[in-house]
Order: sequence, then C-alpha cells, then structure tokens
Amino acid sequence: MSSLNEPRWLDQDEMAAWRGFVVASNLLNRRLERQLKEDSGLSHQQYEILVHLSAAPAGSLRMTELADKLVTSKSGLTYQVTQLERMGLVGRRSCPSDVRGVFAELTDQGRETLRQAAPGHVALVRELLIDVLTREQLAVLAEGLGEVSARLRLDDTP
Amino acid sequence: MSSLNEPRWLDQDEMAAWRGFVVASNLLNRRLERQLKEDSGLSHQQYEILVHLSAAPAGSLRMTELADKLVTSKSGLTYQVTQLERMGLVGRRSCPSDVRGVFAELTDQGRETLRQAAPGHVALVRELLIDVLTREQLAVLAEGLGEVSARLRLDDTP
DNA sequence: ACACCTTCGTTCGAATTTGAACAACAGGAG
DNA sequence: CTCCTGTTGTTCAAATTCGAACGAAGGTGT
Repeated sequence: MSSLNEPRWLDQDEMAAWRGFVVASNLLNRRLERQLKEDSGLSHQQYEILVHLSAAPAGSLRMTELADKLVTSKSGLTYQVTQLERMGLVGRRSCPSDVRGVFAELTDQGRETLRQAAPGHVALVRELLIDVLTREQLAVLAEGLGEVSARLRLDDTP
Repeated sequence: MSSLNEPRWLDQDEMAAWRGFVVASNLLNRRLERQLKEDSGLSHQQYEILVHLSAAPAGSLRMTELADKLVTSKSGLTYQVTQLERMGLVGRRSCPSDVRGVFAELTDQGRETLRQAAPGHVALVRELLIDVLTREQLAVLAEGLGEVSARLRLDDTP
C-alpha cells in the first residue's frame, strides 16, 4: 500500500511544470476566447464544435461522439448545439439506425463561418504557443500530453 | 508584412501538441474538479484561492493580486471569496494604506480545510500528470509553458 | 415475448463565470 | 489645491456549465 503518513508533495521542478500548465492553460483560453468572440462572434467551444464537425466524414457527428471529442458534458453540448442552430451554423438530423440518435451537421453557412474564423484563430495559437516553442519542445509536449490524455480517457469510462 | 494569402496552418506535429494540450487540460480539470468536490466540498478554483493565500506572507492577499495569480476576472474572484467567506474559510479585511483595497485572509478553519484537502489533490495531480511524465519531459514542460505564460502576461496588460 | 440493464439526448435547477457599468478613491501634473 | 487619469472592488444582467433525473429506445439473456 502507499504511505499513510506524509504525502509526496511536489518538488520545485514538478511544481513549476504543474503551475506552468495551469497558468498557461488559463491565460491561453482567456486570450483565444476574447479573440474569437470579437473576431467571429464565436466562443472557443463553439469554434471547436465547428472544427470537429468540419473534420468529420459527412460534416456530421453523433452528439455523444462530439461531446467526447470536445471533452464536455452532454448537457453542455445540447445547449451549445442549440445556440449554433439558432445562428444557422449547425443543424440536427435524426439517425436512421437509431431512433434516439441525433446527428449534429455543419451547414453551408457554418462551413463559411469556420473558413472565415480559422485563419485568425490559428494565427493566434501560433503566436501564443506554437511559435514560442522549439520543435523539440513541441514534440515532447505532444508525446507527453498525448500520453496523459490517453490515460485519462481510459479510467474515465471503465 | 506577413502573407496576406494563405495562413500558416498547423502541421501534424504542431496540431498534435495543440490538441494534446487542450484535451489534457480539459480532462485534467474535469477530474480534479470532481475529486475536490467529492473529497472536500471545494471547487478547483476555491482550492487554488486557499493555496495562494496559504503561500502568501500573512495568509492574506489583495483582491487584485489574487485575481492575477488565479488568472480569473475580478468579478469572478469577488464571487468566490464571498462563497468562501460564507463557508468560514476566508475573511475580508480592509487595507490600511488604501481605503479601496481589500485583503482576502485565510482563517484558521480555512487553513485546516486546506491541510485536509491538499494530500488527496496532490496525489491525483501526481497520478494523472506528474508521474506519467519523465523528469526530462517535466523540465521541458516547465520551461516551455513558463515562457508561454510569461509572454502572455506581458502583452495582456500593456 | 419478457424482464433487465445500458445508452441516447434532453430538460431542469443550481452554481459559476464574464464583461460592462459603477462609485469611491489614489496619484500626479499643472 | 484642483483637475485628470488610472485603480480598486463590487454589482448587475446575461451566458454558460454541470450533474441529476428523465423518457424513450436499444440490446441481451432466458
């Protein structure tokens, strides 16, 4: 069993990594949120919905599948898809093989909005994160956080 | 000037790093949130407020200073400090040198709550992030994201 | 066919977050 | 001192988020 006495606190390096991760994450989200809202009237979450739909085979995904990709709650997704539906960027279609199923589907206007929003967003991601790091740092980040994500996905749905 | 035609999209490696960052961030927050709420009745934000106050000289910090450390809005902090005040974990004191100023101050009960919540939280951070990565990966993460954070802090308040 | 357990998406209420507007004050230039 | 500009923390309305509960189906074993 593990030690029941003193927990293993984070040393200086570990703490630096953890704080860096949290702070960078918060600052980045804040910045991207502002830029997207001002530039395209979209929240970061809404933008990501459009991206995932755009990347999907028929521009459409099942609600649950989309919620997984976005790492959000089902109810949260229902809300956001409704918002995007009102904006005319996304539509809902029922699934042929499963009456309960619902497809979120990118509309032409949704595609156009994404096409217009993407350059500015990507440019900022580049400026704030990608271009700040070296190729090696990026590789380590991708591999490390990829592994972290993979493990988190596993015991989240046992 | 920069190219006005095609934006520089993210290549495969860059995209992997960016997606890894976003996904890991979301999954981690989700997990930590759940654990803290179940284990100690605190949100991650509230926990972090206690941590920062605990680390401060007199267990107290100015509201604005605290908001900066937390990377949150002033109004958001006002709300959360009020919540913590109702729980008896934090108190407010006015600043001697500045009538407008307000100190958020950790109470004894707040210290005790933090002491009780910390081990479980740190253990989970360790399990989900720190211990998943090698020493080298942690170093790269700390340095890279530290730099990213530093730059973000700069042109955020020009 | 039947009961049983899981999955799907939505609805609901409560909690949280944000930006803008605000009032009160600080700090300096003149 | 007086005006001007920037800060400080709060309030407010609106938007978002989450988890729990729900109704409706799917899928399985008997």
